Amino acid sequence: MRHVMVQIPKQAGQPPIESEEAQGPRPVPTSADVARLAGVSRATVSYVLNNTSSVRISEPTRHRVRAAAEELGYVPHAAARSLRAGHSRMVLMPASHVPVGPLFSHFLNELHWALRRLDYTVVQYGSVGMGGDEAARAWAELRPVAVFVPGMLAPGQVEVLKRAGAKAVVTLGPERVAGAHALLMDHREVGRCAGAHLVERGRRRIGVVVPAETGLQVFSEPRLQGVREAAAAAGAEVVPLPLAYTEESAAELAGRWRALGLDGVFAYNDEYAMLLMRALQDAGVEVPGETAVIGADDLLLGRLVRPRLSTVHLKMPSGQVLAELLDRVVRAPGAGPEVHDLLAASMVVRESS
Amino acid sequence: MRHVMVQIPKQAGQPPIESEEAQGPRPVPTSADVARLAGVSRATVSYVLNNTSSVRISEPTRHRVRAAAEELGYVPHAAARSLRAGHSRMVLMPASHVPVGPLFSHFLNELHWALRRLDYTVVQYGSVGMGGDEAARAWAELRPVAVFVPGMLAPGQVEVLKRAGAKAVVTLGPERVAGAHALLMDHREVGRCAGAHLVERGRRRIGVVVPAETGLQVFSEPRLQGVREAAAAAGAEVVPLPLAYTEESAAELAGRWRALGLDGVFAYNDEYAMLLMRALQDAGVEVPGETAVIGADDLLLGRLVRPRLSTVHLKMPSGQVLAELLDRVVRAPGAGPEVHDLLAASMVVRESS
DNA sequence: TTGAAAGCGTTACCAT
DNA sequence: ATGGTAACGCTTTCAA
Repeated sequence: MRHVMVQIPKQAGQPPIESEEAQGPRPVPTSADVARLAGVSRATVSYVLNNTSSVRISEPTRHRVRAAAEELGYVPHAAARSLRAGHSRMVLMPASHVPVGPLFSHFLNELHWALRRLDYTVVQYGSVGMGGDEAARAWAELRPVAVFVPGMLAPGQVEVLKRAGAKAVVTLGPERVAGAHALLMDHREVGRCAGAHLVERGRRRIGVVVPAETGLQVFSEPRLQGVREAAAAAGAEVVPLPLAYTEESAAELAGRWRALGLDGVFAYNDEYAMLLMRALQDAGVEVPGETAVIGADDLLLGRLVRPRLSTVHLKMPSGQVLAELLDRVVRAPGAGPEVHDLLAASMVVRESS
Repeated sequence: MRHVMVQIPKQAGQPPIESEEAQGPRPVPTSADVARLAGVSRATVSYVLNNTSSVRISEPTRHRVRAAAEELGYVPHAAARSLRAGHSRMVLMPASHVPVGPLFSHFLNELHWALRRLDYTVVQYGSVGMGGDEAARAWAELRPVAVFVPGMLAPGQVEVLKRAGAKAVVTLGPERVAGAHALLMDHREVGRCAGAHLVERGRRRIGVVVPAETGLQVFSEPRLQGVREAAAAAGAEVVPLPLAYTEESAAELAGRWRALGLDGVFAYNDEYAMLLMRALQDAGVEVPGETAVIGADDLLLGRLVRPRLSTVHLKMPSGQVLAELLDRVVRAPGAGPEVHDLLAASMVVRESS
């Protein structure tokens, strides 16, 4: 069948014969082309291809139209369609290529499925290297019906999006933004959880790993803050520990461990924790005897090391829930902003603490 | 400033006064609104806002137009714009939410940056739960100038995209697709690399972990095939080993290890390798003495376990390179399909093999 | 320097 | 049952 499509333009001779084999980019077929080929009007084509029920088209005509569309390889033009319709069902999400964990990946996957079932189209828009306002404008140009932003947003940016017709703007982050619906994920809770556990075990000088990698501060800063809060309540000290995700950096940190005099450390997440724990062991620091180590994210790999890694388990919201929130808000844009507190953190105590 | 925006429509009296505070969704401002407010024509608005150099607009006018746009919160309508222009600079990429590793993440990030610098817009389109043809149609509706597909594509799908105006269709996968440019990443090479290493070390009955998780077959199948090829050349046996990414599954497999009589195993990647290696050790199987274990991806974590994990290091293509390929093809669509062989795999021998 | 008007691909309404 | 036509928001000649 494709052979036909390829050969038609050459043999049809419809376009003035161009430089023989200059397969000059054939124009993209439009519904008008389909109409012409089928010998009907553009309106009829639209009716047939969209199965419009309010109008009756004879079966032979339907067939002719379908055949013509097939033959030309006609595909409707989404931009023209939504321009005409005055709205789209696009849910826009900035594509953040920060190293997201499997938890978040799974959440996104769920979200995609749930939204698709509600007949929305999810589009991730790359906005690397744009300032916040610039990015918001770029998103607004696409006229999405809803925007889902993992991360923060300035109130002005929310306003830009709403002015552009976005019925729902939902953020997923540490605090709510004026005008937007919010899924709160306060990472301080993660730090609090870890900190509380450590002080409860009698640790009094607690290190907190702060990844040197950029883009992680969004999470690391609140987590550090959470540990601070938990420690303050018990009169314990907190020491931030910058650490890059390399063996060298970990070895360097472990090398001056005794000088730091720490008896516990919250290592940002399981990966940094495993890295640091290995370096500590190699430097002769006993875990958990001399120093307790805990991570976060509850990775499977953390269970495989010895001692088994204690960790903070995070429960991500279900994509289902977010999809329903989006849909509800899109359908009833009048209602006030909803705020959901969604981060549930709990200690998983294993052997390293 | 926003206060002004809110009040304008009420005072203009253009819409019939609705129920007082029913902040009924104000219509999205168009360039016509801007023109009206600034007291100029739509053409002038377009000239000013796009900095059209071929026409001179007086400074006071420019200022009035800009102020009006600002006041209304005007943002151009991307669909209308590209509809009129007849083309877009959208590079479409299906959003695959298969658990991709940090390698691929990094590659995507590079790609985004490089394309942005070339003034393209990257859009990831979620096509979960669509058949291949259905997905291709959905992509074609967006009229992207280029499509980048990590994974396979049927030749018919390529044709649909090209008919819809896509100047470049590039796949990243194990084999080339008719009509499309190809970045070849033949994962058999990974398996070959691992297999060759194992037989060279004298292993004769080699297990190959095949993840039970769906969505990974695209990689696991060719990797298995590669090991088979390497083993066949040396007269060694190959045994596929289904394994889910859970401790239970690993323990179960390790429990019947002796019965399997394997002296080497390629565990798909480092994560599965670490999982299996721990289970083997817990079951009393000595690594590498009794069984050699190797992974792939060269994760940092693999260096932290004991024995240190031998692994296959993969070198992903640079996003830069792909971006340049895309741009080149978009600008000169006539040229024949380019095929680049991009997967470089090499053994990193550590202690587990 | 500015404005009027055509046209991009689609669909909804109103005539036939 | 089918076709003509207008309109969606924008850019770009062409005229004034």
